[in-house]
Formats: sequence, structure tokens, C-alpha cells
Amino acid sequence: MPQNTSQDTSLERSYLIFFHFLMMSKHRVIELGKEYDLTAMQAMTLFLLEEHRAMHELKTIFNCDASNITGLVDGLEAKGLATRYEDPNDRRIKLIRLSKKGDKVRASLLSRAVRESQLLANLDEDEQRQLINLLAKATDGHDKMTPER
Amino acid sequence: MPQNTSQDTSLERSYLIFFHFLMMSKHRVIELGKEYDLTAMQAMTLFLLEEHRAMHELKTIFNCDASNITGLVDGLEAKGLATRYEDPNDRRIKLIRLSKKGDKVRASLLSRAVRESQLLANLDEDEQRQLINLLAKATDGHDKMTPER
DNA sequence: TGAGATAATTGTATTATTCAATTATTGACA
DNA sequence: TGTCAATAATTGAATAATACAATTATCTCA
Repeated sequence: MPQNTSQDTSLERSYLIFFHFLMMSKHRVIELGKEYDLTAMQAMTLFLLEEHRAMHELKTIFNCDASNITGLVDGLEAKGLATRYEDPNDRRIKLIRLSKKGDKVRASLLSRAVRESQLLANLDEDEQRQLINLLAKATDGHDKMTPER
Repeated sequence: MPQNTSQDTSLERSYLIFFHFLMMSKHRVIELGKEYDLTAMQAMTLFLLEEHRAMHELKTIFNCDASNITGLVDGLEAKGLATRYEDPNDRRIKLIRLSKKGDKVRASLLSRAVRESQLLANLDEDEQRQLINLLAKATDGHDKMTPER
């Protein structure tokens, strides 16, 4: 068995713990998405489409090439989950919104993600609330994804 | 601007906040890794290799096919950052450990990740500690990555 | 008006990930 | 002891994800 002989500082150790958490979460979303015949990006995009969003917003959030978003939205449209439409204020921009079917799939996916992810299962209700509040505060202002606005 | 007309429950909203946080973190690691000419997986693997680890452990943590780990470790060896060696107790198993150079790169990467990530910049010291403690508790027992053991 | 920036798309190239088959080793147990 | 199922790692081929380059349309603003 490995012995801990590390020189990492406490903050660095914290970072590693956080990173661990991050990777596990990703796995859970991917596995859940598969059940709905969605790629990881498609599943995550449903999460993001509580409201309509411009394609370039998705590009920023996913930190990827714009062409990937074209393909991503093509896929969602092909499945009848979302539709594109022009931004009336700027005809360069296309906005995406979920269809009725997309809304349903999103609701089901999100509900199951929350119930089954077990990510917070080790925490009592109060701790869960604390954690989420801290994450929300930490996240605030970092990019345009903030679902509160 | 999108108006919030959501039906999401508070727990679901929390999940989305968490997810937001998760994606941003991933981007930061990827960008940092690039500066060191490392792929995302290579950078994350350095994080994991505080101690030696068996290849199949990495497979579990990354939730990927075993063949990816072969390629991953090939890459790290080619760069002189890590070495394979046989587990003396089970000759099927290969253990990976960082070289001296690998240790140095890991330390630099981790230190910069912590200092520059700005992930926790919105929180004061006390809140940071709280957050990390909650994440550690939430994470505990979820798989074999826990760096404390 | 017109130069420069942004948004989206297409086709292509590159990279990442999975799949199937193979070899070696281990552990269980009849 | 010998056999069989399970595990670990590897290889090569197939598939999927992501990035790059070039193009069109639109917007901003000096």
C-alpha cells in the first residue's frame, strides 16, 4: 500500500480533493446521459438550456471550437429536443431553446441526476445547503453560465 | 435577456451551480496543462501520482478503457516524467511512479493550479476551508482516489 | 461608408476514446 | 495438482470527439 510521504501543502491537498470530486461528477453525468441516448455534451447542454441561450454562449461555457456547437445543436434538433431561431436584435446570433420534448427530457435527466448521483449522500441536509451556497459564491461572476440571472 | 421562468427545484438548481463550477475547473486544468505541453489526462495523472499507483487504478479513476492508460503512461514515460515497474506481489500489475523530473513538474503544476486557478477567489480563508472540508466529506469512500489514504 | 470584429457554418484534419482480440498471471476449488 | 474463470495490460483497428481553416453574413463604430 502506498504510504503518504507527500510534501503537498494543505491548500494543494484541498485542490486535489476538489479535483477528485470533479472527475467523479463527470462520470455520473456521462453514465446517466447514455441511458437517454445522449452524449456527455448533449446531456450537459440540456442542463444549460433552462432558458434559451445563444450558440456562442455554449461555446464559451464548453470552452470549445464554434463548429462543435453547430454539431451539438444539430444533434439536439435531430432528436427533436431543441430548436434554433434567429436573435431578432442581432441576426448573426442564433438562439437555442428546448422543445416541449426537450423540456421533459431535461426535467427527467436533472431529477435523476440529483436523486441518483449520490454526490452529496455523505452530507446531511444542512451541510448540503452550506456546500451549495459556498459553490455558488465561489462560482459567481466567473462566466456567463450562472443560471440565476 | 433570458428571464427565469424555471420549474427547477432548489436541489436541482444547486446541482446546476455545482455543475457550472465543475466545468470551469476542468477548463482551467486544461489550459494550465497546455503550458507544460501536457494533455488534460496527463496533467490530471500527475496530480494523482503523489504516490505510486497501479495502472488499473487510473483506469477506475478516469472511468475509461484500459488501453487509454497504456497510451497515457507511454506518453509520460516518453517525456521522462514517470516510469512503470512490476508489482512484486502480483506480476499482472504494473505500478507507475513519477521520476524526479515528474515530481518537479507535478509540484510546479499543482502550485500554479492552486495559486492561479482563482476558483476559490470569491471566498475568504474560512469559507475556503469550509468548502474543502465539505467536499472531502462528500467525496469520502466514493472510489479509490482519496489522496489521504 | 468601409475596416475590423463577431457569429455561425462547412469540410477536413487531428486527437481522444472505445472495441475486439491476445498474452500473462492470479485465485478459487474440485 | 490441474483446470477454469477473472483480472491486468497491451496491440491494432474502428469510432467519436475536438480543433483548424476558410467562408458568409452581420454588426459596430470611427
